[in-house]
Amino acid sequence: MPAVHPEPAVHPEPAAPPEHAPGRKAVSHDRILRAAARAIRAKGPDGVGVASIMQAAGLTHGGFYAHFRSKDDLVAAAIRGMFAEGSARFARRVGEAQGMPALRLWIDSYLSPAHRDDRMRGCAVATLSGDAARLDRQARAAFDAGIEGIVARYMRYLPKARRGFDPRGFALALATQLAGAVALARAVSDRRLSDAILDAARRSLHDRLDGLEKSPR
Amino acid sequence: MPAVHPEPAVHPEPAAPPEHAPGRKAVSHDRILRAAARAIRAKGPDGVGVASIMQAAGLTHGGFYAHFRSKDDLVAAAIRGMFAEGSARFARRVGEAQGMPALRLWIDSYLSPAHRDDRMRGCAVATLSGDAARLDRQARAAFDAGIEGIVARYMRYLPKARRGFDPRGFALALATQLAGAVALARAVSDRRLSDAILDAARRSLHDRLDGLEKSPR
DNA sequence: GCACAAATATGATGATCGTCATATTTGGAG
DNA sequence: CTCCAAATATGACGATCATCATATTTGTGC
Repeated sequence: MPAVHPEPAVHPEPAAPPEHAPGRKAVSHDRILRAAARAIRAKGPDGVGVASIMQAAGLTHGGFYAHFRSKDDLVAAAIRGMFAEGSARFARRVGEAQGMPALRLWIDSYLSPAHRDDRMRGCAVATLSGDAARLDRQARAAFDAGIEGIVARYMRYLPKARRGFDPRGFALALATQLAGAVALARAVSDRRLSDAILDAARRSLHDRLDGLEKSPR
Repeated sequence: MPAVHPEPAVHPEPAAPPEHAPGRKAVSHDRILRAAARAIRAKGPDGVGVASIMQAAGLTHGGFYAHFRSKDDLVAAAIRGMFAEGSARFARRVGEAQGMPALRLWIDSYLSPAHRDDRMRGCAVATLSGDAARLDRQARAAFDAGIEGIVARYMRYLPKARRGFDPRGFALALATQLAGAVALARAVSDRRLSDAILDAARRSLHDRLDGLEKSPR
């Protein structure tokens, strides 16, 4: 019976190094990043402090600067993480669907009350576009890259370019309509108005896809 | 020579009461409100302090609470003021135009680089939707009222409701597309990308108005 | 001119902010 | 079992935050 190691240590977690072990830093780094991504979306970059993020990550505030050079650094890294999450979420939501039906699935998911009500895990564009304009170069560059990624993703599900149809422009308009609707649906306090905003954007986008399918003109 | 009063005191300013006169408080109130509206749009509600707002208004920090009960109160009042400004700006921009041509004028103005680059005086929806979701009841109620005003305004320039056309839904989708595009155009740092976002939204909206004019379906 | 009250200024409260220097804990090598 | 270095904790820094109590300025009625 050569079962020397009682548990393969692969089942629940990827074998996190113990408390002060040399490899543990990467784990802590990741925990900080994830805590920051949640807190920043919930309270805004200016609304959350380094100390509270560290506490949410299960650490104390002092060790922060062993992981990040500054809070601005953390914010930029967290934004990059949010866009990566968004990419994964898109893939999960559309699954095997192809072409515009895939976009329709995504639109309905994005403009759902569930997405509106879950600011901590939602799309970075809807949640942080307003703040990003006031952040530093680094964070805005993360936004640039994130937007380009989203646009490239949408374009893979759109018809090819032809006379009178610009896939990149369509993808950009789609992204801004989605994010704008969710942002505004969160800004208002009247539930009926908020639902109406989501509904209006959803219908508008489906109409535009209808038009594309009928005659890409 | 009965010219007793050397200057009618009507020319430059509406006769502001002097420094500590009984009527001066209203003038100061207004100055604080205007300074706040600018600073809040520039730096965000969390990025600006009471002291700096008071300094921008030409006062010192201590007297603030003779004018507002709290900073949250000021923010809500400033938001109401921004929406009022926006209403006036709309009227100025569209002038005598009627119907959808008026909306086209507004769309081009809203999605101009000039509006994108002037955060301090631009539309509250594009600038503060993200922050509003994290503000208190009062401020969000101001957003509700502001949005309803905008929607009502847009609806006056849209065709009447008929089968397959919902003016309110169209107005809501228009508002979210406009605000989302400007917010995102401000968030990115690449100028070309930012311009492309504005252009894409502009073309998309004009296309939708084209569709409405051709057959309101 | 004098006194009163309106309006604003001065100054301080405790809390929280980002940042850093230093101490402590702790796993692993010898 | 000891020692080292990696990782994190403790504690403090000056600055700024919203808020308030109190003092001072200043126009106006008498």
